Amino acid sequence: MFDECLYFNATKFTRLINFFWAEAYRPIGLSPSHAYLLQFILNQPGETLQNLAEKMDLKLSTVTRFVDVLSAKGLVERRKENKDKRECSVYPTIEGKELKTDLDRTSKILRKEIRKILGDKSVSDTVSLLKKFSIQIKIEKERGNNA
Amino acid sequence: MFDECLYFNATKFTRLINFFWAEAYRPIGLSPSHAYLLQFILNQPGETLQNLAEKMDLKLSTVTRFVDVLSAKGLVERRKENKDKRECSVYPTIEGKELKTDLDRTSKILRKEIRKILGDKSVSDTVSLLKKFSIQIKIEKERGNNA
DNA sequence: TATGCATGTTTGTACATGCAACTATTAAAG
DNA sequence: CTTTAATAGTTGCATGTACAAACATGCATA
Repeated sequence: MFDECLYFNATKFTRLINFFWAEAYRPIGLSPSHAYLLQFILNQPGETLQNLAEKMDLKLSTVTRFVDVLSAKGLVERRKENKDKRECSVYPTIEGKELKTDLDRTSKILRKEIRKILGDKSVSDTVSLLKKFSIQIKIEKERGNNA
Repeated sequence: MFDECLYFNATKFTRLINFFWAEAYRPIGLSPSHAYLLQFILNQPGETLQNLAEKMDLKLSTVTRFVDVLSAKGLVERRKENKDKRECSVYPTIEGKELKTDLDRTSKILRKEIRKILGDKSVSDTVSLLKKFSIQIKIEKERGNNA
């Protein structure tokens, strides 16, 4: 009934793929979203929450919660090291850094596996379409806000 | 950094599109998921929760909550009308039926609008890829369960 | 320098969704 | 016919994510 519906099919697919990703990250003890954020922080230590939110395309409040979680697990820490004392930069701890190899390996395996299951070209095509869509929708959203 | 990642781009896109859909359904007073379920029930009254879950690709527990919400708003009702007294069938109430026109109109507008923004062919292509993916992932999931 | 505006972060609250444990009922096997 | 296993649904708890309001700090201007 909603066979042709982009919304229906996108949400459904996202739920399914999330299941896969969650399974892969379970041994590390992180949910996919948390794992991604940690991986980002490992690669670019010292970003402010604001920047993390932008780069990961999440809301600031969401990033706050995620950093809370990672921080509670002792994997990252906030530092108020800038002149502007409102900002805080986020750094991985030693424990966090120890997960880097596992995280990298897991994401590489997932990438390879999903492409094996779904087909290399299909995945690439879908990714570029989704990226294009995201940009276009954001533009449209801006337009809506200014109208 | 996660530029080529299917998971990252799919979740991001889903968040964005959800925003759009939510806005469109707000005047009706329903979230997109609830609206979709109601629309389904309007088109196929009398399905059991189990069937609703299958057809909408949601978990039974999720459908239970959604029906709770719709039912609290007086839009649908559960009936224990089958010989198997565990089952209940879900029917729209008169108030629910009154929303049909609005729901149909909104979904038609959304479909048209999103295709105007993103391009007709891109949307169709993406939908068929996503559908194919969902099927393949479900097969893979089955295989995982039996292993 | 005091006052008000802008900006970075946190927090309260809400919704979508799932899993696992529970209840109620039916079906199957002894 | 009783015990056991399967099935339909519900519910407690958890996670992901957002919005809006609160809070804290810095900046600009009177």
